[in-house]
Amino acid sequence: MPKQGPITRPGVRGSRTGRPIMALLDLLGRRWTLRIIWELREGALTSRALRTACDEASPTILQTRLTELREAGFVELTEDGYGLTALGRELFATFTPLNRFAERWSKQGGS
Amino acid sequence: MPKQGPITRPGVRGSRTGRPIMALLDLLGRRWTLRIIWELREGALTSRALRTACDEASPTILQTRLTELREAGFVELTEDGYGLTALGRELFATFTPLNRFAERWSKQGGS
DNA sequence: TCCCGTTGCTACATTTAATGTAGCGATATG
DNA sequence: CATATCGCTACATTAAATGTAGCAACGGGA
Repeated sequence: MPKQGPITRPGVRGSRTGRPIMALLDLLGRRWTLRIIWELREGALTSRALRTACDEASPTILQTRLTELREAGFVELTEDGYGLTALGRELFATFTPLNRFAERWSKQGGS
Repeated sequence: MPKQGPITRPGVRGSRTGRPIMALLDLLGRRWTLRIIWELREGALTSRALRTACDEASPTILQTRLTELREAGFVELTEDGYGLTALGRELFATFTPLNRFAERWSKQGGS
């Protein structure tokens, strides 16, 4: 369904430069991707639990994103449901400064 | 145009919990947002230069994202064009580990 | 003044992505 | 065999993004 193939391959939007960060920003910039990684931070969730956690996002798009994230190696389907791989946990770890930044940001009135 | 109001306010998708990180993930998860911040990292760009840097993304959506980013306090319009604010540069700084991660990720073949 | 070129920005028709609802086949439990 | 859940998909509707064109405003030259 995505017109673009697997991540890190040619054709991924924004990655024509060959810079991996572009492919990553492209993947993370798709709707619900960041949220999914965030919601899986504390452990695996079933597809339906994940849907609940993600504010009842449509199963269609969640499935699409989960497939992309699995292809990218960030998420895996275990017997406990969907969970972050070791790589996915590394990725999540890079969000930590983002989280602290968000706290500061909200307190100084971004808008 | 965005049916949701300014960021950090009620109604922003994914931020009903009141956690700032949700509002931030929502904003950053919109198409081209991450890319724009990335492209402005080395200095201000005119709207058209930014468009070129962003792979000729449509001016409509760039304008929408720039407005959102200005409302969020990450981007400002100076006489040199669009540039990151001090806050925007702080946000970009949190991407640094992401960049290093992207390099590792691409070398181990995510897909 | 007139002509260019550039700026930021907008209109609008088309295409693509996401939503919402329903339900499939498979597996497990009673 | 009836229920209930799992991961996942179909499909019609709605929302978002694209692509192309062009606006008004400003700033030089000639």
